[in-house]
Amino acid sequence: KGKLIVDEDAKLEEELIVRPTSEAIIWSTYKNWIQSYRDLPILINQWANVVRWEMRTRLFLRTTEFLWQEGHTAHATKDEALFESRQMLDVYADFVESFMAVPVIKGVKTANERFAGAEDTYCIEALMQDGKALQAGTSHFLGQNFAKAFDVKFSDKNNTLDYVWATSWGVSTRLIGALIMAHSDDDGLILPPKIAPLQVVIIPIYKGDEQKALITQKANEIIAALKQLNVRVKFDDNDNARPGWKFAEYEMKGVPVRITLGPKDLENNAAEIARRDTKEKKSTSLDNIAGNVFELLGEIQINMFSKAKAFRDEHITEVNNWEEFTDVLENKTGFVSAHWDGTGETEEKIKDLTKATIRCIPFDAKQEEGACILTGKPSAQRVLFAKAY
RNA sequence: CGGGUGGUGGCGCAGUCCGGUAGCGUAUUUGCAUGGGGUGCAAGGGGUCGCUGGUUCGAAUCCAGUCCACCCGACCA
Repeated sequence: KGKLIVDEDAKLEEELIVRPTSEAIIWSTYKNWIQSYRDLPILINQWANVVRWEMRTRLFLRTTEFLWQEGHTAHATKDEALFESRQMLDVYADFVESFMAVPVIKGVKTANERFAGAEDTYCIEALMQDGKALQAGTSHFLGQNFAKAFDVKFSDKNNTLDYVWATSWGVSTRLIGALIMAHSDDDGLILPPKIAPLQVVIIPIYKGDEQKALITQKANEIIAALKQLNVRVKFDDNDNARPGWKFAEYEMKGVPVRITLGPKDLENNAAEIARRDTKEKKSTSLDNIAGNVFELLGEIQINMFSKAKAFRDEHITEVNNWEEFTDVLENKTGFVSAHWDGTGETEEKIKDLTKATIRCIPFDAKQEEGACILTGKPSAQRVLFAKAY
């Protein structure tokens, strides 16, 4: 009595327990915590599993249940909240670009795509190798909307009451999908060194215990030197798998650098170094091999980003009419930079006709007079369209 | 919910149209060789053909029903 009863017909095979949307929890709590300007600013960060009742799921990118990180802040002034929301977008962008080696475009969402309750929704948009866009992170400037909805007021220095200013922002395990889809090739994963759990693998090649002992000794020296440089390294002397099998296995797992060490190498005081990103192999002297590998890891990190950025930049196409627009979407794919009349109706119509949505209005879009590709009405700047996940 | 495709050794598939004692690759087991790119040769083991019923001397195959999975769409701040 007075409790919820599960609808037997709607009962799931695997039951889920759902909570209210985060804002409801956070803001009803903030109401109790915030009285004075001295309580501000306030920031709560949490990692939580959330559920979206998607009719159609997609591994890593759109799953029913996923893990995400979300932050909620409250501020005394509008400027401070605005600054916070832009700062967090930069934090996400920096992480995705510098660590994941995935280039992103920073921008603002259109009203249609904006988070319900936000004044502005900012986003970072990445491009996958199949030409589809992926929203990799988001940050909202919430204005005073949630403060008003949950009645969260504070006294300023003059003892006058006002609603607080808010932001929220988040990224999710979708980033794992972005990492996989931005870099991998037909041989498997390619992980950027900065986030690769294993950065270097050493594969011995030998016949008999005598050779094995010699190679193991040399491998241990290399490992010690690499560890001095904080490189994450593994020596795979598993006798059940052959060298060729190991090569393929670690390539599939995306280990950035492989060092192969065999009798021929020892004779020449050398080792074979193979990099995963380009698949190049070359014989390198054992003198200062750890230092050289350390440098190579840095080079791979930069190369992966450059390669992804070159691909992304080649797939931003400026178009000036409807024919070009649909042609690029169908054949070339990627982002399409086009003029738009600024109305939600036009945006919706374009989506119905092409499945492409406005991914964002880039922060760095230059002001430029033009005509909307669909309606021909005047436009002040180009926006980025794409088919998205 | 609508449209499409499919369910056959662990995994990936052929066989189904045209009924006749279930096959290939891979994995696995054993032995020998091999070991610098997912080893080679030889010999083994492993299958209620999604499920139920029907037709037939005989069904993976034909018929009816049913369950499940995947893809496309609706959905997706």
